[in-house]
Amino acid sequence: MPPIASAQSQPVARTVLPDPLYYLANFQRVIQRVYERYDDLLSTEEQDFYRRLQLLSGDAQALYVRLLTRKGPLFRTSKLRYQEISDQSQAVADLVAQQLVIQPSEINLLDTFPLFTKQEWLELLPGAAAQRLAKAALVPLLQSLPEPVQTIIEQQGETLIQLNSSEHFATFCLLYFSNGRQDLTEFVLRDLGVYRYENYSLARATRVFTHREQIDKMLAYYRLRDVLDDLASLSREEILALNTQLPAIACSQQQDKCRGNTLVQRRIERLRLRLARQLERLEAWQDALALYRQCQQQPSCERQVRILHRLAQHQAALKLCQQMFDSPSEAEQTFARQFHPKLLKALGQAATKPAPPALNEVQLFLTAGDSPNVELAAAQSLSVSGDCFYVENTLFLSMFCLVFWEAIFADVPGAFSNEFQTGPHDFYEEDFASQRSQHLESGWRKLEHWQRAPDDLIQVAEQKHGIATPFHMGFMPAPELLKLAITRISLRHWQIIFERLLRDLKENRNGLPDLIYFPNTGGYELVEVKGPGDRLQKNQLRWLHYFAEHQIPCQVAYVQWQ
DNA sequence: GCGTTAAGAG
DNA sequence: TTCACACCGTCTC
DNA sequence: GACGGTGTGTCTCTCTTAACGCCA
Ligand SMILES: [Mn+2]
Ligand SMILES: [Mn+2]
Repeated sequence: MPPIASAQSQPVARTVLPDPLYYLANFQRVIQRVYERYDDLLSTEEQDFYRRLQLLSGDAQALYVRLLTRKGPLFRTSKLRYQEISDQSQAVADLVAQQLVIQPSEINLLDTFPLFTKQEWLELLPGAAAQRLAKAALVPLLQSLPEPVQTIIEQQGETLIQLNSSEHFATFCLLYFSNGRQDLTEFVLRDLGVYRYENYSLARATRVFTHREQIDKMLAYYRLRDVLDDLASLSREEILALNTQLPAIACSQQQDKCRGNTLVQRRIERLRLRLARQLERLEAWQDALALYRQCQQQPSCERQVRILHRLAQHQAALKLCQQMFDSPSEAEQTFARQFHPKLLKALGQAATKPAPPALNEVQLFLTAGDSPNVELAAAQSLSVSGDCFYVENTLFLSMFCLVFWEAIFADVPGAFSNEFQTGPHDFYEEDFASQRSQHLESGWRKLEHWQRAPDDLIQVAEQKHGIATPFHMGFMPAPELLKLAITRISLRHWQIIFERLLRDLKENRNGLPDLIYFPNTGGYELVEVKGPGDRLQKNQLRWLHYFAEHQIPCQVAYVQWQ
């Protein structure tokens, strides 16, 4: 059960923000910016929401923001006490006048129950018997009383208020951040220095959503996503009903290739993919197929092929599988090649499984208990003859960001719309590179330069350390590692790796080997460690095959404990 | 009392 | 809201 | 053994406090 916040406790010493009304300033910034930028796309309710906010006193606005950032929607006014709000009663009255807060007349016991402590509820239940029960077990006892909520409110001398119109603020946040994930805490964490964002240009910032329809679909998406939290408990009929609630894919406006449209479309498709996957679990194959056919994104095709195979519709499966040979996605191509023989065999045709390229595989015998995990144990054993680092994706992704920093944060139209972005909106789009060819060129030259002047790389890494990138929240590899990497890995190898990353940042940003090993004898080697029972994953295989194809030194080390 | 969990806040 | 691993059951050789 | 599917821990900002349930 949610605990009740204490209003009496005094704030403890902590990092201090200069303005005690910092949260109000942040709130106003969001509201104002969205009101200006999305003026013509706001509904009349949202416009009115803005207007009502403007009519509030400072105290009332501040209190409203406090309520927005606390768990509600019901509050005990006695639990709201803020130093910077001088007249709380007046603030509440102002909010009530603008309908931003409601004084509820009739309140459900179940909604009120969490607001009061077990002790407080027990005052309504005479006798020692109830004392021993768990708090939740008091509910049926309280329900048998005439007016439990009214009684406890009077007994505690309490006033309850209910936050209203908070959904409009959620919409404003969606428009400010262009997603439903970030909120006012972004401002605080940035001001505290927890998050640091690159100081990219917002001079040409534009809005992401261009039609009201996109906004409504985004809002519908977030509502439905919450419903899908307990997807596993839904029946086939319920899932199909949810599917019909998904907004139509195509915007009735022309199907622009603008960001807003693609964003909405992909979000909704991801929900449909989840629904289809659940239909598979329920063995509703035809329904699942029907939903998958409406989806462009992965793994739609793969799932369809698998279902058709399971339904013994091998011709249809084969046809779709062969189409996947030409997929722009390497992952889809690989799946198609591997699944193809199975289908041919099912159709009675001769099938030859493509021999996978040979990998450099070795056994590594380690004594158990040295280290908490296999990767570190393997790294430790390799360290006797060189330097070894447990890097996984971090080394190459961080280096990618450092090398192409100017490209990533370049002032490309439509790339940035607010100050809390880890990267441009089109980072994972196909034309990310072509939109920034000049900047990428200078990145390649910078890489060459850093090979001759590693200290320059280390200096830039230090400078960018802590700044959020599309891949992670700002961690850069240690200088020793950077220096070894930039000097031991040849320019050609860097190019080969970065070219693959640039081909498909989303698909190739993972699966890089666990370790990088720099032997004392020179050179380097990438090492994927596999403990007993672990196997190479598909994304790891794709990288390893690519490395093998381009003579990039790598091996798979199978650890056996001794 | 003690450990767990969650709210709240900067 | 990501990524990599651990584990389990089934199919195949 | 290969392979698919699923669960899990890890990310998560960090710190303080209160409520709750369990145990002695
Ligand atoms: Mn790993
Ligand atoms: Mn590994």
